[in-house]
Amino acid sequence: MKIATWNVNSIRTRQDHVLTWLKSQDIDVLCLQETKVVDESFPRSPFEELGYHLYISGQKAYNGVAIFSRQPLEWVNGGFTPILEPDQVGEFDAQKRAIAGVIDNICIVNLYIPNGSCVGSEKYEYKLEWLALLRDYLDKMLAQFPDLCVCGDFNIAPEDRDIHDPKKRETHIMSSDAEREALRAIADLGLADAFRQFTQDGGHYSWWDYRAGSFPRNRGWRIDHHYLSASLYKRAIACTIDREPRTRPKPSDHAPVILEIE
DNA sequence: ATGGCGACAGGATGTCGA
Repeated sequence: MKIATWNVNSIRTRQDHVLTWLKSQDIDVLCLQETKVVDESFPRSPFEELGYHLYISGQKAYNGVAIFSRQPLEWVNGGFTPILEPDQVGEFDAQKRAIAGVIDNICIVNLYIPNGSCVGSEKYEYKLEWLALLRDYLDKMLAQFPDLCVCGDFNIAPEDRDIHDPKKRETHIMSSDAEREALRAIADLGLADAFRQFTQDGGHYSWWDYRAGSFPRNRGWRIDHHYLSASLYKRAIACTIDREPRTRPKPSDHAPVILEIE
């Protein structure tokens, strides 16, 4: 089974990119982030005609997540509630950043983790609070679903080898100590980065800034991940970044990442 | 050292992204 994750930066703008890519691949489950559209306006039919079942949680202009699956999902839930109590979640489900579903006893959690803007900003504090809530949510999910795949746009580069230039990384969003520690606390629940099971060297990125020719110079960041519970980690046979869609005209700034499990 | 690009809402330009 192949489970892919892709921040498409608007599904309406990237509809043809995603269709072309799905036709060229053999993807069972595709997790999308930054769909940027309310559910009523999501372009469902072209993907349904390809044979996918769609599960979407969107909002106007910002954020938004979706799961496309060849097989129907057996259990679907958007946001942190009701896994976490409404009192604990508060307003954190207002931004549509999480959707989960189960297929073949594998629970797939699709995340669009907040960007955080600048280290020390209000949005940065929101990101850290969101990550703390995510930890509690995943703790409960792991108890319920031992075969857990947590994937999406994490907006965190876990290590210096995941950044083209780690200088000043401590003061840069996506690589500060507090962000990495929050991600480590999540991994410590029993989740591991699938990509690093297969590839040790640097230079592999999933996001490149639109500006300053970042992509042709390969000045990127690896911020899109699959974190797997122990049982699934053992079943992983490949995890690769497909740079091809990023080379096309008017691309998303992210490339898709594909996990294969047996 | 700095700025650079792109999508969205709405109808110019500000906000957000990473």
